[in-house]
Amino acid sequence: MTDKEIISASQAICEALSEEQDGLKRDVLNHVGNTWSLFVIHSLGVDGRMRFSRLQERVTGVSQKMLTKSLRELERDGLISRTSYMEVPPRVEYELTELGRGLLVQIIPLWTWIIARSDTFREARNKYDQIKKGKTSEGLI
Amino acid sequence: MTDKEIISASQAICEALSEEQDGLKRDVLNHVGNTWSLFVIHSLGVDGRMRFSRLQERVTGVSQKMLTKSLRELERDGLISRTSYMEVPPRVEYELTELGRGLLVQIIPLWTWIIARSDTFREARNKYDQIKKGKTSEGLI
DNA sequence: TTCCATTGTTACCTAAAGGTTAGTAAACTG
DNA sequence: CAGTTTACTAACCTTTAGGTAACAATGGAA
Repeated sequence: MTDKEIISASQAICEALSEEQDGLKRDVLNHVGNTWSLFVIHSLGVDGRMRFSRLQERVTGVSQKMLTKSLRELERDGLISRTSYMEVPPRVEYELTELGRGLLVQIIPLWTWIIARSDTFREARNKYDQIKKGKTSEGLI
Repeated sequence: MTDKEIISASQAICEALSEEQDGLKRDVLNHVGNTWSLFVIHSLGVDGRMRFSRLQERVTGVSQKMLTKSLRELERDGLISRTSYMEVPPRVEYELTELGRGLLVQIIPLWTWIIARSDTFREARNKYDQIKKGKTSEGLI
């Protein structure tokens, strides 16, 4: 299957989407693009079930508020599960669901593809930035 | 290769990333999660090279400002190319690069995976929302 | 009794995203 | 000469994202 065939097949699929499906797709893709969500999914995938405070240590730089928010969103979309134990002090454990593990497995090829091309990306950026820089300094003369 | 093996392999890769590579990866993933960028990549993939105004018609709902911004970012990362013809009125054409086409081809399996599971996602959401609703109305009594 | 540990929530504030509108350049048309 | 067309850029404003910090709940430990 060539690239062209893959792309035109995807077009057919996307055109047939209901508005609700399209929104759903966008939201899930949003998790993929969001640093915190992605970090949470990856951490839970690598280290398995974890409690809140441990996750906060692991996901460097996340605030309590944003971690809570990310966890709620991921839970709502069925990507992680939350288990609360009726203890004092409270203990809550988070874990990837089957669906969440599936998503992670889907994302990883994309990651590795990007990482494998990081030189290409870097070069493109350098080139672009240099041309832009040249233009602005010309503009000042 | 099992899911576990895939995940632990990805962990090894991600741990070895330099800070710059990690930032690059995050930026590219950001394009994947961004509605406008994604729309642009998809449109250019499906319909080929296009000029600005045509793209704006195609990407429903995008403002001129955001379309410009998205195009600049994608160009900077080497995913699309910009060709400006010295005519009046101006004509500028955008096209996916090889790299951009490659990214699109990588994203499509992720899309189809999500779309194929939209029922699962919907159910998860309904369940979550119902439980939450129950809790808040309890709280009001 | 007072403090601690843990997982939150809420209020408040700043920074960033993004929309709307107006302006620009420059040749062609009437 | 005024109007049109295209691809922007700049200014202004509103909405959202996200950070910080304070507070809540509670049984056990000191």
